Amino acid sequence: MATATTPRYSIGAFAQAVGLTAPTLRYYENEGLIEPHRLANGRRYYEETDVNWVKFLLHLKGTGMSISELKQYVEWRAAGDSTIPQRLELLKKVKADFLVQFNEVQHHLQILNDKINWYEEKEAGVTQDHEDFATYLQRFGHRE
Amino acid sequence: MATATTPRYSIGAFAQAVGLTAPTLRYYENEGLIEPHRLANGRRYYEETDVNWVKFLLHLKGTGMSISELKQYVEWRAAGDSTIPQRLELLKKVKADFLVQFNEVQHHLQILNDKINWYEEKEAGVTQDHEDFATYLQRFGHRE
DNA sequence: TGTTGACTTAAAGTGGACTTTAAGTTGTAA
DNA sequence: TTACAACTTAAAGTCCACTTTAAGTCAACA
Repeated sequence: MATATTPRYSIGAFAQAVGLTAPTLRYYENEGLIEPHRLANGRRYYEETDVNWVKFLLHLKGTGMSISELKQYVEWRAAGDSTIPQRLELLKKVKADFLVQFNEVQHHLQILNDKINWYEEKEAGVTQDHEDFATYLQRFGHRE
Repeated sequence: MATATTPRYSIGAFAQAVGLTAPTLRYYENEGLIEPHRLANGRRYYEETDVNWVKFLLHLKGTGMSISELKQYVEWRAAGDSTIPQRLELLKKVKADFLVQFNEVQHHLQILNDKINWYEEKEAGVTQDHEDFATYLQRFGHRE
């Protein structure tokens, strides 16, 4: 009977695979987010499941979670299924914060778009008097 | 004939009006983003148009522009209409970068949502074997 | 055998955007 | 007239998330 062996990544190869640098991986490890295996000579190695794990962490990070929040999440995960309520609560809080930011940022984009359009109209139009940006915004119902 | 006077804001009142702190306003001034007027005794004052200006800067900042990019924009603006092409180019670049980030962040949210749903199903369902997150994601066509 | 290149560690450094401190001035209200 | 809040400055400090440095170990290849 054959034993299926999962490929082992050195820290460099793993960094490539997840889109980080080796120093960043060591930093994350220090912060308690990852716990790689070690070869007999002390070198780290990572397995396929670690790729998914880090990619998932990066998604959470991308929604605004800080390193310390990620650490808290990781600790709860290591503590087992009894911490699922805490994890769920944390993720819901992260989501709520995210949605607030998301709306704000969409409004910022709106104003940016309006300003670009205003410049383009100004460039295209005659050199003479052009309504100012505030007035322009009002025409679209965009405040401030 | 009456002379219309615009109200003058002290730095504290102005900070309130734009949602920043007085030290932050001094910092922005130092960085070249704002140039308030001064009373005879050396104290800063701001006018109504400055409120709009700062709010607009905060919108740009909210789309991802750094202080130094804002400074560049402000300098071009002070230089007059001949710099409109540069300003337009900068804003378009900011918008392009923003849209890239925006798409990424939406994907991060998708994964966060999926994870929340996965936990909720797990909590609701029977205690026994529950499909893992990777498999769960596949059912929705959400990768990684 | 010796020279790469990839790894190991702990500690110090960086960048951005503020925030805080310290020491002093000014205007108003009790 | 004295207390207090709000202002002034320059400089130092903070926080976060890395990044860089320094000094050393190790495996493989010419």
